[in-house]
Amino acid sequence: MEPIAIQKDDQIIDLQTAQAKNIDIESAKKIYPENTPEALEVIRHSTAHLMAQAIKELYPDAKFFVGPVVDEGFYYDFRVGEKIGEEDLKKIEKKMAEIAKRKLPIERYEISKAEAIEKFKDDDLKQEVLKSIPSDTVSIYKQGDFEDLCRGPHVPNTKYLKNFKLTRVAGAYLGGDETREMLTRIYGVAFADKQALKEYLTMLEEAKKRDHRKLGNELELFMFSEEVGAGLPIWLPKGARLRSKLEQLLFAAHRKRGYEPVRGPEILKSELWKKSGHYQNYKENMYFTEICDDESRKESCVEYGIKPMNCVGHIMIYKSKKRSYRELPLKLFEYGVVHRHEKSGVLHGLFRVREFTQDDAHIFCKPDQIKDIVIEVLGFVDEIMRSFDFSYEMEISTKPDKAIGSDEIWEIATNALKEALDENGHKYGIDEGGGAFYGPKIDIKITDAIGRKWQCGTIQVDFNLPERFELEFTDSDNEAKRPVMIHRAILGSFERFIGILTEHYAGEFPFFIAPTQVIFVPIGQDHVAYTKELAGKLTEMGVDSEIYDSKDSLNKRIRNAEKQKVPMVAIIGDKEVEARSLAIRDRREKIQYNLNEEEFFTKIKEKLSEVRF
RNA sequence: GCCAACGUAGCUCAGCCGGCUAGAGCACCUGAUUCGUAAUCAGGAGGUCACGGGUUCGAGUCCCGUCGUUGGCUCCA
Repeated sequence: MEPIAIQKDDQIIDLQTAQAKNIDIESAKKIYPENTPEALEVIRHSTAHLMAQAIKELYPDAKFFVGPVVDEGFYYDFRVGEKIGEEDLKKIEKKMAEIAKRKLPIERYEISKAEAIEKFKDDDLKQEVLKSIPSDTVSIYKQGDFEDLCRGPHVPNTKYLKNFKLTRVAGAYLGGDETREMLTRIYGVAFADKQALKEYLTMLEEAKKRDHRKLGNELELFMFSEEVGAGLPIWLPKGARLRSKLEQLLFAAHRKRGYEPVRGPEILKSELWKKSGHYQNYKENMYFTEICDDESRKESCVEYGIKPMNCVGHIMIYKSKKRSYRELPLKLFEYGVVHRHEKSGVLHGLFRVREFTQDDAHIFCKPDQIKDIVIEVLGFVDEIMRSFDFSYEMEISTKPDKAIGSDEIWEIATNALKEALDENGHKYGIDEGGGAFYGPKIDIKITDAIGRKWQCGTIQVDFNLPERFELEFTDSDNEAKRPVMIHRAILGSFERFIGILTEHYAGEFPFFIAPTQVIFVPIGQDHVAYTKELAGKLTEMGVDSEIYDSKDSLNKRIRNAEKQKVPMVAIIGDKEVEARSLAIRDRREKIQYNLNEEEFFTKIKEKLSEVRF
């Protein structure tokens, strides 16, 4: 096998560059066309160029912007006169395969930036790319009569580019800037061999099967309605059962940790949103309504904002009486229903909606308590994530452009978060400028079944709102002092979290939250009475069960029960009624066994106690 | 919001290049069957083809607008 590139000091250098710069290939670490991260980077980058070449041959007027490698594949942004749809991908793929077969050598040469500006003077997109390059010389890669401005690295010949697939067409703003023109973007994947490509495509198919929108429909968990409006989920009985179990477990977990349940109103006067800063900073995402005492008098009208966050209500609760340092930290929590006017294009099943319920809490504390509180919350998060077998990572977000509060205040808050993470030995990333407008935050990102990352939990330090609302407590020295506020959510929202849970478990929820935990299938009518007796006992234990006693055949009913992906199906016939026992099909353990009544209820209790947050 | 695609029965989907009364499977209803571990048989009912407008002798099919959905971009729990 011939190498396609070499690696030196963690840098991938292609053979063309190595030759030009007289780097000794023999003594270097070689990269072969295999499915290693380094080789895939080279292959994918070159496949992006191959795609650009194919597009250029099919659409001669096409102009190209950038074509980088991303997770799993690559994309290229370009502009053409005509519309490109999914249909056209096949055509482009075919052309790519044809070009690859020409076995074109991929050559590299360097020119000065000034020469490049002259060379591409008729190409405004290339000028755009050149603007962002700081160095004086640029490299050009050439294959056949196609050439492109590129840093590399690339494979030496198009013959290495055989195992690719174009996956989707999309629009993308030039440079990611919403105010600029929208280019066409085509995404593709590429691998070193056929097998890896096939495995990847199979994985995508598998992922589709566990899509929470599909499963939500099949398992009757939730629905959306065009008549109701986009992004407004409707919870069906089974989804509501699941959600309610989650709510109850989490409620107890909060009480155990000293949180006080509270409840704020859904709409608050706009004046208050002006005081909090939401009116100035978050208005485009808020819904408003006007309430008039007397329709004929405009001055009797008051504008109200539907809450997009719960903090203001909790602040009012804090302010309801004079607070002592002895009360701090004061932890208020609420399953807060919030409304946010998200742009129509971003809505996505339960993952992104316009009305959702946060497991929200605000902790009012003294500045010197921040670190301990954050450490405690991190522990809470970890227990919940482990209960659901989730992996997650954390990221600190710092001051954004649009923010209230001084740099100094931001620095104090940001450092407190970092210290808490450091002290607990947590690894974390940093998202510069990614904070909320009122303070820095730690985001907890769950990795879902398909490897996508979702922001769920969040811990945000806030020095600003206490300032704006003039919050105080009387300290031990009898001085009035300002508390710090910590916003935090662990699931983030029930909607998103349940969407992620559904995909994570592919609809096979663990017993303690499954919408239906047991389905009874009586073989004949004579066995129904006994199943009703058992189901009644389960209801008393807080366990949801259903009895499949329709006129359908036994096989049909067992099939339907299994399709519901419930943890346990219990078949009841003459033998079971007589012995007061159950024949269990355990979907989670994938076995069948018989239990007597006592053993059954013991098993149920065991399964229920598998989780405690 | 922007780019692209899509919207036919409760669900999954056929319906050609515009041409007779818009089809299937599942689900639902009725009848027969009463069954030991993943689909019993027969019959029936269900659609203003998302909504509104236009082109045409004629529109599910072509065009425009609106709503919604999907994949991205920007944004975000």
